[in-house]
Amino acid sequence: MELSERKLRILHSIIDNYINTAMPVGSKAIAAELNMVFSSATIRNDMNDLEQMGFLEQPHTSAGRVPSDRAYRLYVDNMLGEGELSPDEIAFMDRYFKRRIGQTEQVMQNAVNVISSITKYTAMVMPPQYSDVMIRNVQLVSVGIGKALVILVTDVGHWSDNVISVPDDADSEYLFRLSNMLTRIFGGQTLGHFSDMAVDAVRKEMSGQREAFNAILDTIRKHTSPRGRDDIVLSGLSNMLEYPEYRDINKARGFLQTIETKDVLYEMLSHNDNMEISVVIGSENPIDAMRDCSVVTASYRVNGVEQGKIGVIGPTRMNYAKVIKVLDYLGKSLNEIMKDKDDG
Amino acid sequence: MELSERKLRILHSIIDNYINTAMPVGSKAIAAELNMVFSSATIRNDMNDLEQMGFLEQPHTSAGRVPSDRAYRLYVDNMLGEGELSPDEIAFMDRYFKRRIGQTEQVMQNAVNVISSITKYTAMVMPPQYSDVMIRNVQLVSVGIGKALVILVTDVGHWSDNVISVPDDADSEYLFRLSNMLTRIFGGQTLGHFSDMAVDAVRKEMSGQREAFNAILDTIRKHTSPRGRDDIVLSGLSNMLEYPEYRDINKARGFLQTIETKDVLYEMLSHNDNMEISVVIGSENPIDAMRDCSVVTASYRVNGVEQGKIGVIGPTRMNYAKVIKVLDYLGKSLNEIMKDKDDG
DNA sequence: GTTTAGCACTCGAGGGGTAAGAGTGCTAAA
DNA sequence: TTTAGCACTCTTACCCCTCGAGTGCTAAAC
Repeated sequence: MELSERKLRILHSIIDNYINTAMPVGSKAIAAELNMVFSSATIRNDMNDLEQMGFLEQPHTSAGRVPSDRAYRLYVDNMLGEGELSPDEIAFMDRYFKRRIGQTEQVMQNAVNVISSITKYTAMVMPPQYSDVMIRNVQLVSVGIGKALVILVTDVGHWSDNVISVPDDADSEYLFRLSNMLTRIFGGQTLGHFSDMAVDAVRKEMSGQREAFNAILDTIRKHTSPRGRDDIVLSGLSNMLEYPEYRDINKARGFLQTIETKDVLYEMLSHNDNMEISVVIGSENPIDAMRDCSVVTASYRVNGVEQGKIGVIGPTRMNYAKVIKVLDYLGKSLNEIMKDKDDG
Repeated sequence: MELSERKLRILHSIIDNYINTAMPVGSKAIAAELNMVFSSATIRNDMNDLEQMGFLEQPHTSAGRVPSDRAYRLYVDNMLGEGELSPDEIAFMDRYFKRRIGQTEQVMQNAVNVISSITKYTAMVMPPQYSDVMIRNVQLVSVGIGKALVILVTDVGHWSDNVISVPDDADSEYLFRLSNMLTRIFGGQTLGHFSDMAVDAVRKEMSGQREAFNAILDTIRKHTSPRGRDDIVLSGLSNMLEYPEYRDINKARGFLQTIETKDVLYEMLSHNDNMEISVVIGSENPIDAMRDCSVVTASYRVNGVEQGKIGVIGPTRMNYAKVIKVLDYLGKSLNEIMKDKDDG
């Protein structure tokens, strides 16, 4: 059996209908939508064929048809129009990033907020990982007796979130020299793969201060360690309860639980397939708990190098076209915004 | 009409029952619970009285009785036992904070997680605010040409999250001198109320660098500005869907929405009543959206000075005794943990 | 061969009726 | 003041029925 032009049109029509209404679609409705060019009986025959082919499902005998995951797959791969986001929507998204924002966290939070509020689904963001970033400068600053703050300046910003112990008599002059030494040795290396030679060189210079030495290495390594599930930022959890798919409170709870725990999200977001945009529809998802919703994720880059992910979770009958466009646009916006950011 | 000893026992019993089962409690059940010392008819008479007094409510004629908010108030104020948390529970909470943790955020996240998982309600944390904290040190560190990072060292830790513009020819020597000047002037002042004199002194020294000067002031002020709703950390959202109170999906959605938006939470958490522990029961809440749940909040202090809040949101029939004990214990734990923390 | 009209059939949603059960309030007696 | 007894109320669950939407099949029309 083959997919004739008409069958495709019918399928497309059913999917559109179902995405909008969440109600099984009957032959009459489709006939009307195709301007009665064909009778409902004809449509019925085609629908029967489409069901045989696995594109449609029937909740029960006397109900209309519902698209299968396979149908959505076909839809996403071949039927998505080239339509654009409306100027209003673009403006809405841009407005979110207008105000000057310093913190990566804040940017991430804004990103999920805008995604969830514009798509009406649940949005998630995995912040960027920085293993390919080049170290420019390492600074130690005294923050009290016997304590110094490590500041790491890189291509894409800086971090300073580790306080290390130093000898109690370490004055700012001493720290200044130590900083210069560290900068000389680590400068130009990347966070992810600084050479053993560098490590050895520093170890030699800092012999007698093993603890401080290790703490400094930890600081550097920290930002290359895989991001954990706690790093994922979410928004729009309650959106899902709007959809009849989750009218059943137990289903809703199950969904919320898996989302809130973030383990599953982490698994999905850290799976790096190097795809610009990835769409995983219902049963395609290797993770059981996600089998009755769809997940669209997009990678974003900062300065073309390191990357994080943004994503949307929604019912399988989600508005794929819109979600994909939104993620695409926002991925690019993120690149712009993060490009020259300085971070704390 | 007065609250006889027996009436109090009956009320107590009804509340306990209802907290556990969420089902209206009948006279027979109470009679059985009091070992049939009184007949169900007697209990019935008392229950009628209690209803007259506003402590009980009847969903409908032939149902049992349900405690009113007023009853919970009486219960919380006068009937909470002196029981302790079980060793298991204590161990569970302690375990959460065993691992060495650097970031305030991480501590906050752990705190909400432990609260929500041990109480089975929704937990929230408002991170500490630092307006009474003393400035010890102000440092500028170069992070690139024309850019410097402001590091603020205080009594309770340090921050470094603002990059300011400095003259392109500002070398580390120059920044070092500037740092010393800033430290000399701001050192000893508190974040919240550094004197105009200090500001004027710095302005004079930095005349010609108005931009950098303002940026530095902003950095200092930033940590005293009221924390926003985005700072609130949540956990256990899905817990609420476990309770029959939220069996109705619309109610569940409404709840989730208000919680997720955080505006309402912010309002509640930033209301500073200087109470160690505050319990707001159902209709007592000035905020409409929270009228059918109860909110318990506790203040925590760090080094006895600045403070944040932790809280639990649950159905009005929540297990107040346990929630209060958990918050009390965790407030103290937080104090311990934050005490000597160094922060990024 | 394809399309269509016609029709019988299926199944779920929704409405009404009823029986069961839980709990009450009242009365009168202890 | 307490209690036994009883009539009354109201909800819940269940069943039955009807209605309507939608189907699949058949036979006729194109």
